Amino acid sequence: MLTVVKHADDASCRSRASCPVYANAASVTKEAFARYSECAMGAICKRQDLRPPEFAFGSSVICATRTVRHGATLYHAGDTFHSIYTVCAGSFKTVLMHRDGVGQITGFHLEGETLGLDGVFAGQHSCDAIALEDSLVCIIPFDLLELLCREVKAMQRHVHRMMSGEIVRESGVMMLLGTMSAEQRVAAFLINVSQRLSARGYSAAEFNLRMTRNEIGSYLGIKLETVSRMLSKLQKEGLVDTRGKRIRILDLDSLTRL
Amino acid sequence: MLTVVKHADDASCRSRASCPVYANAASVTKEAFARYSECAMGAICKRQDLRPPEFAFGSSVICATRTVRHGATLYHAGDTFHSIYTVCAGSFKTVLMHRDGVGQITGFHLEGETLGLDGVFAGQHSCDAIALEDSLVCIIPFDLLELLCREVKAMQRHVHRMMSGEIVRESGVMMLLGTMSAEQRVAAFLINVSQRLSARGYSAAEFNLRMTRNEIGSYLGIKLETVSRMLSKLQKEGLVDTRGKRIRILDLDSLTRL
DNA sequence: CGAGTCCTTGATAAACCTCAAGATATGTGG
DNA sequence: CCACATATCTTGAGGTTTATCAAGGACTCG
Repeated sequence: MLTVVKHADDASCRSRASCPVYANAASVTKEAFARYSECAMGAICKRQDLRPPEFAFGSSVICATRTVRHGATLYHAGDTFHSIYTVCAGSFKTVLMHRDGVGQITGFHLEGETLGLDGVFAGQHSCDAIALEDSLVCIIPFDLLELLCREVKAMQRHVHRMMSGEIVRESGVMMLLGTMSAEQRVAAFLINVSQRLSARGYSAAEFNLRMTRNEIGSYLGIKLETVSRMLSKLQKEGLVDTRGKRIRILDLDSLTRL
Repeated sequence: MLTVVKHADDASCRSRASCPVYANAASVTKEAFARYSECAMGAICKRQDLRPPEFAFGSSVICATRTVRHGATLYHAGDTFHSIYTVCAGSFKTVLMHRDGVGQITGFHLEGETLGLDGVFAGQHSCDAIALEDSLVCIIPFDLLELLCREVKAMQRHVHRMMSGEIVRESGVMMLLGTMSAEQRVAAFLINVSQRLSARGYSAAEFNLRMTRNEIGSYLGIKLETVSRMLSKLQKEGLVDTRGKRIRILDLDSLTRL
């Protein structure tokens, strides 16, 4: 019936070594390659049930990638919306600017997670996406994704669940911001990061935060000094061990019960 | 090609008077009928470009309605997800419960607005939806909507924009909760309600709030006493005129500049 | 190793919450 | 329709949490 992509070729999405963009990303490790298998959108490339013969996608379309250096923006608020992105390696923050320049970090996006769905609504992005470290993203043209969703029911479900998941995630943050004390916010943040990292195969108990105290505070609706104080408090109580950006969770149960 | 609904019949979605559910809703006025034309999902029924002959939907499927009495729940957290809803008349709050019973209102849903999209992610609703007054909703089975989205590109866009819009809306609330003072929150809330009501043809300057101070406070992340104090403050400053739940906006510019 | 950024900690101030009491609004049964 | 019961709203006084301001220490990266 319909052919989704005209210039289908033999290049699998996995053969990323041939991607010139990737070759230039000195700071992106080979491990990132392996972990790409966990990418939220990896399903497009690799799930056999989503890739019958008539949907042989060219890597040049679906699997285009882009490197973003630490501090550089993936997209700005106001940029015309074309694509969503999944983080293959590295991490991002999304920042919503108020007038007068006071901004709020609305989310952190770790490996395998998606960003950019805010742009669907108005046809332009509503926030800035900035890399917290040298990063690599997979570029997914949204037109193409929509086309695919019309053809493949499982893909439609995937995309709908992804969007709904973002809605649920944000509801959780609203709860955090609306009802929790500073100590609870910091604890919840650490637990959340821990869970997301462990879902990607990293240690749940020990990890490096890529964001500053200031950025954590912006996300949690508190000041950086308060973040620092609460981390010290949690340390004194023996629930975590912090050494700058290095975090070790010592007592997850107590942390959760806060 | 595909027929979306088997039992298509001649009954238009507009002929709701024949709907037995509606007939029982004594508290729903005839004006609500007229305003249904503005319903977010009215597009399914009425837009001609979305309703070529092969998509003649039976009102029994798409246009099923349900009345919900003041204080009753449309759905509970944990309920299996089947449908999303648009508010034909009345209004709702969505409440996300924390452990220990402390909840947070994550949104108010006025006439013409949609709720329930949170359920797509996990296949069950993540929050309670409770009517703020006797209300009428249009029930949209999500399976059917997805089917329709696979057939009609414009409908797919509509649904995607709706979901993305919810993401953007929640980002805005996160900003409010994360960066604004109590006075700014109350002002922003009034402006927001005003805009949404005026988009439905109601007065932007004068309206009745259907929610209590407590509910407003829960949504804004402050206590009911603080809401009351800030309303009094705005009144003293001559920006609004409040008389219980009756609100009159006197100086929108100053309110916005806060 | 030196400049800049980031982090920690303390003292003080401001914003908001808690508790309390009275006022107003809303609903209900007689 | 009134009187009562209940829920909601307003306002005040005092307490708690977090922000602000400030200074010194630690980390990072050329």
